[in-house]
Amino acid sequence: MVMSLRHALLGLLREGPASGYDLMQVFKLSMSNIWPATQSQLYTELTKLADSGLLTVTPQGPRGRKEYALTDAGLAELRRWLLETTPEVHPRSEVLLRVFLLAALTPEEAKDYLAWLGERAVEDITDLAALDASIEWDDDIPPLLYGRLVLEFGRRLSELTREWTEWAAEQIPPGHTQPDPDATSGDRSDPQ
Amino acid sequence: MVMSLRHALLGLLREGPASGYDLMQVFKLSMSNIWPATQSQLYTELTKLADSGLLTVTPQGPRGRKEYALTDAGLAELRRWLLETTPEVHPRSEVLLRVFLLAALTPEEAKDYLAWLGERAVEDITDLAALDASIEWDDDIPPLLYGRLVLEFGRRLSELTREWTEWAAEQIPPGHTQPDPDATSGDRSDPQ
DNA sequence: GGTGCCATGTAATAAGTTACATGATTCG
DNA sequence: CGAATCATGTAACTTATTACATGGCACC
Repeated sequence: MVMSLRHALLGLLREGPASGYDLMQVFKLSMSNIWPATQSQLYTELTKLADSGLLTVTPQGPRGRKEYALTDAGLAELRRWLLETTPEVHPRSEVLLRVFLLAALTPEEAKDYLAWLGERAVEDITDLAALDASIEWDDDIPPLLYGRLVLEFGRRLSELTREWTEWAAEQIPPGHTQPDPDATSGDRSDPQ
Repeated sequence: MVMSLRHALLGLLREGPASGYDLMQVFKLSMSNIWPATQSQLYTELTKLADSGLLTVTPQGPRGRKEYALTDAGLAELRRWLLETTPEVHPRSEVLLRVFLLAALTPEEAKDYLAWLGERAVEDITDLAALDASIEWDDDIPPLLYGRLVLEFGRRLSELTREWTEWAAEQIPPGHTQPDPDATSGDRSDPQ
């Protein structure tokens, strides 16, 4: 089953009514790493959700603001999704796909990629620690408890990644079959 | 940058010409966990790739079979993608999204979910060990070397997941705020 | 001759991204 | 009055999934 954005929104609205804008902030701050969503997608989905009776709309706040609130049907759908459907356990990993295809590069270029990945993991560890420190955890508030569990997973995953990149780089011998040299070269400074 | 299927195909064809059917087997066997693709998507993409000159087609084998081969332009594009574009480091994780939303369930139901996840991780560990044993690793053949690195990442990730689910389940106190009981209940036996 | 695998394709739909487009309110 | 932020929406395009549709060849 796909279409999890719908259920993410239902879940967030369990904590109280909110506007599309409010929800977008939550997506930017706390969900961006596990379930990114664009503003466009979010507003579209909220409209659909309201149309199908899983949310109600409280129209016309200050500047066109609309507040959405969870209905009983919405909560039931959230629970149904959590209890009766199976998540996709192996998400696509572009990072690992690239490792798989690293044979198209020279060993040095491949090691550069792994080193870059390791650096990203270190940054993630720092970022997560900062996020951790910025939150007043209170396990008696269920959403916070589960948020803490997710964050800890992220921390462990980043540690794993850092360690793995170091190990992996050591596995690459210093000069395997040259990959049909082609002048394309560059540093990974996000040129999209 | 998205559209990695294109580059996955270019990468696989670096090892020699193959048909859509051949490539599909590879996707089923060795790529399904990191970059699943449907047969439909694959054939469509191969056609586009050939149209844009990144592959050549050798038409009409035995039963309508077409063999695709990498061109210089195709290899250059693969290298450009690997060297000059940045991968998406944080893929969507439906599994973690659900943990985030577990507050909508009872503590017992939440623990069930974590237990189920842990079991899946154990299965993954077994499956990966079997896959590992079934392959004749030879680090002198670059694609195999990198395949081994990816597999080891998977192994470590599954271990991490198993340990984390155990830890996480312990963090859940035995009776937090009841989640507006609604008769929906069920076991996660994949009812889609 | 029939089962199973080899082999390719298209159509409809869903989900996600990028870009565009607009306007209100608050605060300095 | 201008900048920042609040606030919502639509259109075009890309990517991925599901389902349908078809036929050849090999082997028993």
